[in-house]
Amino acid sequence: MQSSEVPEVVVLRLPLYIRALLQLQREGVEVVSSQQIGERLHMTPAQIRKDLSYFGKFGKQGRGYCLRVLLDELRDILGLTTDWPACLVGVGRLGRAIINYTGFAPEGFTIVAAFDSSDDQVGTSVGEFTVRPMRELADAVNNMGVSIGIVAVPSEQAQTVIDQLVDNGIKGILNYAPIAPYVPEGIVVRNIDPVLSLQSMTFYLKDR
Amino acid sequence: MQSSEVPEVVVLRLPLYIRALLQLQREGVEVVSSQQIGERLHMTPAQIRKDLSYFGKFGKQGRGYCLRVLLDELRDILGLTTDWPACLVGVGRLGRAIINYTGFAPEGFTIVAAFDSSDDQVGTSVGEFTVRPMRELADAVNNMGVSIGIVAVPSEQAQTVIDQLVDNGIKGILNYAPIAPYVPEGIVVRNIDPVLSLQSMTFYLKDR
DNA sequence: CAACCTTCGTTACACTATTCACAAGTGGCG
DNA sequence: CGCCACTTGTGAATAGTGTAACGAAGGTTG
Repeated sequence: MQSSEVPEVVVLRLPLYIRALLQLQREGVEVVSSQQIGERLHMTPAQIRKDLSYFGKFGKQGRGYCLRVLLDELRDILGLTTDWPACLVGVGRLGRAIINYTGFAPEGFTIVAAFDSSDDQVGTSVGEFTVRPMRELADAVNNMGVSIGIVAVPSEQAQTVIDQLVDNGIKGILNYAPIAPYVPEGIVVRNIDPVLSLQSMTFYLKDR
Repeated sequence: MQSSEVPEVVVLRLPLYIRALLQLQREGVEVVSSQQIGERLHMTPAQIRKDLSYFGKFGKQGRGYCLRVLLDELRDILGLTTDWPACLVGVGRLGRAIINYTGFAPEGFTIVAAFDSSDDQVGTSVGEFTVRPMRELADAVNNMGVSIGIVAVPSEQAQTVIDQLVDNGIKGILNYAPIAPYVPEGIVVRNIDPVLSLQSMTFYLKDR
């Protein structure tokens, strides 16, 4: 259960397992084997069992896993039993798209405040939010329980914005800007960058 | 230069190097060391040199790399010297955001057609596009040189849409739907899923 | 032009990750 | 009630990645 002993690759896969289990649950499955999960995700059953073994024993030999139990365990391991309020920084085109994205809320990630560093944007309304100035960040962290910041500003401003987020106590950053941000030890960053994905894809497409 | 001998992790990093080089170029740098690139990306210089060594020798001992040359080489390796027209499938909220996203075109990825499987959407206009029915996919592939498909449909339809793309000759898929799609050998898939990123992030945030 | 500083490309090694293989346990069925 | 088919959890084997270290070479400076 010690984070430091669990390889990060393993942690990155756990959400996939949750996803597969939800799918199977919708199909009425109640007991599930590593084999079945593996089929959904195109992974070997051994890897799934190995990954789970970092956290405990959840299955029954000869039978498999009680889907309900495994799902709950995984959610607990990942800290998904509570909601995670998040704040958005940057309400340009991308930021607006993120606010309107319906995929976050059902998973417990709710955007509760929107900020922007540009004075033009501050005070305007975007969706249900009134855009707030960066200096009010501390309020979101202290009074709204926000520990995740979503960064959707132009790349030139991204590092500055991320510094501000960190200074104000944000612990996790979902970064949509195309940079490799510097953050101090202990801050978790996840980068979303479809262009990088495309650029590595073309390597495999180029000569045919 | 043989794709099969180059580990995929290495290919995934090459776009990062391009990005760092572009940054340095904007700052007027003309000769660059693996050390400098490493600083930008928070990586060890050794890793960068090792990665590059899979493709050839691009540097000068004691000096570093001519930025211009290295950049061109990397673009060539990744097949980024030509444009890559792409088609979008799904013009819901997410699809519309993708059409309006300004990050693709400057990197040579241009959306040239928009499709949707729902009759309600077909024929409507989205941005500069008139939404086309799935059965016209072959036209995009054959007459517009499209080999990349961007999938932005609800998860229930995603596998079907991906099958259709593959059947029509699409070779690379940028998938925004929260599934692990099945594709035949030789088709390249990249998944974009911010929820997965958040779900693995909370593991590290949960107890503090 | 020699001493020195720099940095590449590469090989050897340490570390991580994945797969294999099997003992141990489960439940169903004849 | 014993056999059989199944599936877990895990230690050992294999495969894959990242890092350190070093020889070779470029450039600079006194």
